[in-house]
Amino acid sequence: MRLSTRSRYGIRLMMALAMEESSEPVFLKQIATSEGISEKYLSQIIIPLKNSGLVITYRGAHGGYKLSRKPSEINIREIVEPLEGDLSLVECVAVPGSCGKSSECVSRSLWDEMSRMIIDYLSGITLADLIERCRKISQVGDAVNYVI
Amino acid sequence: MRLSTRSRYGIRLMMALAMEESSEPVFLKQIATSEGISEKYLSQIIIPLKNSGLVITYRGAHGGYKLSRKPSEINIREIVEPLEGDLSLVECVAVPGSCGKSSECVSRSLWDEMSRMIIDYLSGITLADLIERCRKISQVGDAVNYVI
DNA sequence: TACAATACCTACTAATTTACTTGTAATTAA
DNA sequence: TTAATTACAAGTAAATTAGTAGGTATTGTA
Repeated sequence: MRLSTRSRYGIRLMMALAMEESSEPVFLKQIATSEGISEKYLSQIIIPLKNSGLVITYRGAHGGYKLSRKPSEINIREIVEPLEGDLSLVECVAVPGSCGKSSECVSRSLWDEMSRMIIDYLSGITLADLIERCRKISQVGDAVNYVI
Repeated sequence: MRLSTRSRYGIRLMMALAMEESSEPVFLKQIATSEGISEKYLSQIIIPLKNSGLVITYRGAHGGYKLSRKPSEINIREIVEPLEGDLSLVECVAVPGSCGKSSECVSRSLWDEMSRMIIDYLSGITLADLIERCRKISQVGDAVNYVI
């Protein structure tokens, strides 16, 4: 029940975009380098994020990516869900028909509650919250750069 | 981020043991048949549960399995953890050394909180709670047998 | 003691998923 | 026109999942 690297890299990617000061779009290459992640892999990961409307892309030379909204208006669920796929812990939570007994199933009620809890938790945290955490850590740790 | 069938079957297995009325041990074959799960597969699943001390086994003819404690004293985390392995969402939550930056990592704080939330949730629900849910569902649905 | 029923152990396997890599096409600023 | 960038499509090695298969050990009963 581990989170995929796609989701984790996706969050780091979005954090990197969120922490960009200038209004210019950011090259993926730049993020890939600073985060130490394969650019090609990142370019696959950013597609669902673009399709969900979280990032705006600029093609061609001097192209790049920008967030479509303010970090305070993007929550973590919005990032994780398109990357991870459906967030329910068991298929029958999302697709009741996938198991004949789902309407009367006790275990299902458990996974349903738990999936909901996870989704609510992720929905309640925004990119801005994460950046705020970064700031705090940086102050304490005396670090120059944020650590994502 | 789906739960494995091992965990799900494991819970159904433990529920079946918990709902056994007689004090005699239950054959795996019986549970396998009533739950529609391969007996061989169940026999693999029950081993970690035995090793964690949740079930007592009786070998030989008329052998079988019994819960080692009352259903009210067995929580779901205890069942899921040995079957699923470490429940943290990201390796670095359980093994900080697995990533150099873990002490200052913002994402990690997220996964740490979330893993804790999941574990706390599972710890708070016992087999007896699940049986109670079964009873309620059975009353409403007019069903003769519990549905796990 | 022999037998049948049970749990226990080890190994194998097909299918799926994961975490990428590789290659090429399309787009655009300079 | 060129170089830099995103976009798209395909392949792939390793790991994981969800089992199956087959034999061994133990024990109550006839």
